[in-house]
Amino acid sequence: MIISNNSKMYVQKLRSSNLRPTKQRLKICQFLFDRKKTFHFTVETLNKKINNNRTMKVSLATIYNTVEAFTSAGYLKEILTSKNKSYYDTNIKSHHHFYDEGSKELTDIHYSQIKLSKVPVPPKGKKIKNLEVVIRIQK
Amino acid sequence: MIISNNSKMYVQKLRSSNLRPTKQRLKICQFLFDRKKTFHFTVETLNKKINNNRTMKVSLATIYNTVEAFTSAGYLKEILTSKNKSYYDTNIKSHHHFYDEGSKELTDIHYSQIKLSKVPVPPKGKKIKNLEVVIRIQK
DNA sequence: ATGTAGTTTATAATAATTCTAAACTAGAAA
DNA sequence: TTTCTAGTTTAGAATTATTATAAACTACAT
Ligand SMILES: [Mn+2]
Ligand SMILES: [Mn+2]
Ligand SMILES: [Zn+2]
Ligand SMILES: [Zn+2]
Repeated sequence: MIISNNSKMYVQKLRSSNLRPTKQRLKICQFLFDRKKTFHFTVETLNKKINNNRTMKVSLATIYNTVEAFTSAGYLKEILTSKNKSYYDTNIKSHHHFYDEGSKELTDIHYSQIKLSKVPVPPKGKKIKNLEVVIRIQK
Repeated sequence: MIISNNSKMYVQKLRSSNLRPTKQRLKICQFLFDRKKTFHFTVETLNKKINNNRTMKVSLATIYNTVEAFTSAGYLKEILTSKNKSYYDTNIKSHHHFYDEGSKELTDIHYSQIKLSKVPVPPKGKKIKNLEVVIRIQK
């Protein structure tokens, strides 16, 4: 397997999560993380982007497996928006979102842009896992 | 069709939304709204409850159709929680929720129990459709 | 170099939901 | 009251997203 220069960091990263640096995972890493800005995607869009060229094909099953593995490893975050499809975010910092019901697209809201000045105590024995707000917008 | 006394209000209600008061819709109305407390449900749980007795059977397709019609008419509210299943709420007032990832159950949080002291302006041409918070909890 | 656990893959299975089209019915109009 | 029709119900098929299966492949420890 050929490992290009900028792949070395992904090899490290994957190994540190007990994930073998396969060529499929490295390709997906490069697509997801070799960029200046974070972004949101679905498995469907990721699959298209990864497989639009005629080079190495990655199966849909592997796209699902990899997204799941990267989410578990903390490289990605899942954003719950619609009932029908999972959205993922390469921005793993805690932050909020606008979800446009027309275009079905997510936009980041910086964590500091929403201030929750009063938050209820969770039921006994339960703790808050996530307190990120999704604001639904439309025309 | 036999219309019991307390069904008359549902007949009115349905007619006012241009929905014919069929026996299926009235049965579902009674199940959903003839009670002191509001509650949360999925199509799956509603279907079981409506069809557990040996009286009139309502098809699953009609359960789906009716839940959709009632949501459009404003009798029910859809709560987005998990990626796999839709949740509905007979409490149509604006309020927030805890969503327990273990038991997969929703609990109401009164609107006043969360204070959003800072909220971002939506993108140009878009308006906020819904600003209800779902707080994910777990053990 | 070899062995093996981890990974990829095509494909099948599942689960929730939506679609289809035929049979049925509420209620307006005759 | 009967007739007519648009609205509704229904069983079953189709669709969509996702997960499971199991055989082939491969990274990498020994
Ligand atoms: Mn679905
Ligand atoms: Mn699904
Ligand atoms: Zn984001
Ligand atoms: Zn509620």
